[in-house]
Amino acid sequence: MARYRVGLETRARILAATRDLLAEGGLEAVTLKRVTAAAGVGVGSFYNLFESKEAAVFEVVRGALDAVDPHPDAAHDDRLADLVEAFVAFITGSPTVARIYLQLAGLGLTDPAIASRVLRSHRRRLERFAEACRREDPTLGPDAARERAQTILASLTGFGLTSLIDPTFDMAAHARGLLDSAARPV
Amino acid sequence: MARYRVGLETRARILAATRDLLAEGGLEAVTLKRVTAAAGVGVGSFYNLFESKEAAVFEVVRGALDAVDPHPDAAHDDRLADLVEAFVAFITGSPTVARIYLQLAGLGLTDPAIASRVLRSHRRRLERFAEACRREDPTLGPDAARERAQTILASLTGFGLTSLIDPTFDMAAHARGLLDSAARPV
DNA sequence: ACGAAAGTTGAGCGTACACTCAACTTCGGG
DNA sequence: CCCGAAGTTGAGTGTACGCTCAACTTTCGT
Repeated sequence: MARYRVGLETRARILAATRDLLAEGGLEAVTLKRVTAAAGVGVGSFYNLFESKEAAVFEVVRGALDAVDPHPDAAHDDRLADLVEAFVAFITGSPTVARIYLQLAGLGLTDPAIASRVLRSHRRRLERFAEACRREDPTLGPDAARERAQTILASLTGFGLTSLIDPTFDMAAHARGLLDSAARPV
Repeated sequence: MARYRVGLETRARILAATRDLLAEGGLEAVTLKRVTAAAGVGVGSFYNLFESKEAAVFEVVRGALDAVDPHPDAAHDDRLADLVEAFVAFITGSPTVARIYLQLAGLGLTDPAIASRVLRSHRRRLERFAEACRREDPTLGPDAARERAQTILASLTGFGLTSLIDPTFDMAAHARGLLDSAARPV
């Protein structure tokens, strides 16, 4: 299915509508009626292109989770500062997608299906941060690097959540402070 | 209403059932049918004691938000380490309530009614951390103390979220590291 | 320009939800 | 022990949801 050009365009419009609704009002706001209305499409068309409502939501979610990592296909040779900067840019630059991402992390606390996706994406990112830490400081053992990466990533996540909740929170500044304190040897 | 002893007990049972369901499956799992069944009560009794489903949920939520702060009535003279320890104990000791709290923070990203409650509670806690920071290091100005408190609190929040998502994350250890790095002068 | 595959449509289905209500039972002060 | 207030009950109401389907139109390789 979905091999004609029109079909692909409809699919894209539906996904865009789903993403917008998700960002604006969370999972609760994503209803078939709203999605299809926003996409300018009949309900039947939705089910011609997606297995279920959940399928469309998950596709958007997958995009949101991947969006945190810049150039996921490129060779892993980013510096730690680049990864942190990318995370900050993700939160402050596209709060719409960031909101989806963090809300999912929250929902993952009670929904195992969501939890496993969030955890997998988290682990992948953690590995990448750990590699960057070792590149930064080659004397670090694998475990020590992983610990440091965990600290940085968990703090960043907290910074992101805080900055989306509290408008007075300056995420970029706090992220800089995080890097400074990571640079200082313990 | 609710002046006889029985009424108060029923109320307590309903709130307990709501709290359990919230912790187990999030907001989505809280339905009138489940709550009343778990409380061993008819639907009508629920509406004799609560304005709406939302009212009961909010009452539980209020409890969850308050639970993060130890002795909120006591004079504010805790040390920073105590506050951090209390936060860690909250997350690791009662993950049930902690899950509600962090999920709410996530939901607050799209629901203004929830957001304002979460933000108010966050601000109150922030103030308390800032006071403790000044007590720790009296040379700190009010703004500097607030900055430091924000860093610590945001990191702690991230640690909490991470530890509830990733079972391998050792929150207590990372919180200790956080205090150490805060102790070192910048 | 034909026709089969792809795409579109919305009325309607079953279900689950939050909430109401009128009849009933229990409580406890006087 | 009486009686009004407090508390209980669950069948029933309206609504919104996700999803189906059969009739229809568009696309595009041949």
